[in-house]
Amino acid sequence: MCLFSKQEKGDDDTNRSKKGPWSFDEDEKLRTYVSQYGEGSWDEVQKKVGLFRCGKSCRLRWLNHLHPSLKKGSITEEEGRKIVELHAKIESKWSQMVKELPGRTDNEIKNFWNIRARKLKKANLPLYDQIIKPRDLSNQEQVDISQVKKSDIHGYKFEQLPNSFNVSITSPHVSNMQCNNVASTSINNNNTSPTLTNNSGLLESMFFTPKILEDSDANHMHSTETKLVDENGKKPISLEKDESNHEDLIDLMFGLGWLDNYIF
DNA sequence: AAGAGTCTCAACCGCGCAGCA
DNA sequence: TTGCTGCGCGGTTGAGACTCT
Repeated sequence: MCLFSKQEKGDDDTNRSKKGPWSFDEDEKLRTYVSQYGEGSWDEVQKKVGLFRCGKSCRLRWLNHLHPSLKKGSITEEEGRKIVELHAKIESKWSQMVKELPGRTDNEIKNFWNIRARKLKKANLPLYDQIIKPRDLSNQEQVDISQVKKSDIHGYKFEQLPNSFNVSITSPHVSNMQCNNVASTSINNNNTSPTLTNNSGLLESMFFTPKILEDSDANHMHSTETKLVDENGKKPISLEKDESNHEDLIDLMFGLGWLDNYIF
């Protein structure tokens, strides 16, 4: 156990198993132990190299921080995707997930998932989002919606297009993803042919599921505010449109070729 | 500028299992 | 069979960093 033993209780700190953050010297002692005696027998560390940490703590420190095969840096997009897939299959079997994610620890995976789950819960979003991968928008300077074939839009009916329809994707910060630019688009239908323009931008990939978080007052221009959030729930993707189903937006974007695919 | 609130992640805790005497 | 020890797993905590107001 990692608790102070009864006979140690009341002794000065040097006789106890220390707790809290590890110092550089402690890390060095643990490295020395492993290089000389190998991994395992963690309770021997205190005797062999004079490191006043319990065996459990030593094992954890070695496996989670000092092991040479560990990857540095935060979870990548690909790894995040893998974790979501694995969680959908095996739930919180972190140690099994480690086998699929070499260089990552169960603790890292668990933290990633817990943070993600908390954000999604806060945003009232499902744990297993659609993963939507937009295409490179950089070459699409302007699109006239009226020129888009109806059949391309997967059931979207043009006559349902709201009078005012704005989509703005602002600073879609998604950690560990290559979002080099900001994609910003707007769709307007001011009793003329609806046009769609987008600023130059490249949004490589992102996770989001549209979710209506708040309905504004019905008298307030009959509008419903729908907030989209990135996978981290950090940067909202704002959407203001009439009360038509938000899924229309996804259909529309898909039909316009902005989205490559949906992955479930 | 500063205090409050939120987020992140390293570390801890309790439990269960396997091996052994 | 029982008790002990070492180890591994998954859940939780809390200090420090960061962001917001």
